[in-house]
Amino acid sequence: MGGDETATSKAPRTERGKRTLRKLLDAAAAEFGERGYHEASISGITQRAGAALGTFYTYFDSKEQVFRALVDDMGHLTRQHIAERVPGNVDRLTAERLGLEAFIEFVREHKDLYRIVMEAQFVAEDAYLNYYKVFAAAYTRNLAQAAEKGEIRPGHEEERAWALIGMSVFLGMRYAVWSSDKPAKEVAAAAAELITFGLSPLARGGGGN
Amino acid sequence: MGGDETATSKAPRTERGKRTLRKLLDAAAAEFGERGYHEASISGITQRAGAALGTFYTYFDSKEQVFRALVDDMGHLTRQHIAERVPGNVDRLTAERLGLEAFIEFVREHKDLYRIVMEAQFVAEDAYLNYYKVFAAAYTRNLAQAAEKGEIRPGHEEERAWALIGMSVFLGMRYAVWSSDKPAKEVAAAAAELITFGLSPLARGGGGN
DNA sequence: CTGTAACTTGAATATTGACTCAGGTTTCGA
DNA sequence: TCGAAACCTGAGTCAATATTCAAGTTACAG
Repeated sequence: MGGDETATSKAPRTERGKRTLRKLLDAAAAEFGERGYHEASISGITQRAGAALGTFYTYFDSKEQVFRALVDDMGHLTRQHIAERVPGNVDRLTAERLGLEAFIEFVREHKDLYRIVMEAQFVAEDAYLNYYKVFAAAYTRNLAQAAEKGEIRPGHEEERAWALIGMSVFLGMRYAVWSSDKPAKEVAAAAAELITFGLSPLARGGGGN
Repeated sequence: MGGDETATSKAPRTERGKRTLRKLLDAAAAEFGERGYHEASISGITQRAGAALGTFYTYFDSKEQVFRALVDDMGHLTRQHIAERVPGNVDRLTAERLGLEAFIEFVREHKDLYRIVMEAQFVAEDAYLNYYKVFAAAYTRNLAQAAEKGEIRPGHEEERAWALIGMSVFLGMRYAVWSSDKPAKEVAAAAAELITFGLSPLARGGGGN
């Protein structure tokens, strides 16, 4: 559970090596993102990176291993990006809105990597599971804390966490991966309103009957 | 948009042929469901079906074609199952709860096929897109109608539709595909409560401040 | 019964692409 | 400057498997 690099005896030892590794990682992200895991080829990756085929195996043990590395990377990047955009001291409902907004923007800027995360479900299921379990656990905790403070109604934290993650993921897929037609702010606002008040006509100053 | 079989000159013409086709479809669902598209092999399918390798190509043009056939099939089955469990005359919020409940149950009974739908995103993106677009369109329409009747607050129907689908999908994944620990009813109830009232502590008779 | 269309069979073909390896080239500390 | 460690190269190996096909077998209309 630490933060090791995926342990290999393959870490680069010189500047040149570091540069090459980085080129390969970027190339792999592009190749996997564009063509999907199985269509992607190692030779495609090395061509993009401007390296020879064999060089790949200087830094990675297998095709699957790079893929996993990219999934883990994406987890860190996502959490980091969201954390940066969501101040620690706002209430939960505001945090939800800002978080979703940040998430959609992030996906838009990293479509390739995001596609990789989604495909991980079928290529490296445990990495995928882990990716979302970490999110779900954090989410569940945040909801429970917010409930204690009276910022939200308590109960069903786990189910809510998964439901909210599902919302984010699908809104991300629809409004970031497939099309960026609507501003992230707008989509996030609509979702936040749903999350906050639900669909009930009685909510808010809601009228009669 | 009709209900054609996936047009082939390959439809069976005798009873024996029909039986074989069915065996192959069932075997394909199992093989793809268990091993995923790329790990699955035609010979695996024909072995499960108790048929010779070449027989497969009597009924299908390619591996991808069976896969697509299964995705389409799943769309029909899902909609049908949900429609059966959700009476036409209940209000929207009740329909949401019953629909989600039916969906989770359905996924539990068809894990294989459901996995196939999810994987379609990477194998047959257009089939996948179509699967969800049909859902989203129907959903958007239902929400708009409910809004007109005053059953829910109006606005943002499309975003809401995708958000709600995302909820269902992730709850299905977590509580049906990955584990069936909690009863579908319970999960559906928790989600329905979220959808209806949101997280706001002010909703319902909800207390002060 | 009989002929033929429908169906079945599984060995053979063809392609693809992950991974290896033996032989260079570059880097960098001493 | 020198040499060993690090790094790079890309042709070749090898296994996997989607798809084809020519030779049977079965169903069934007439």
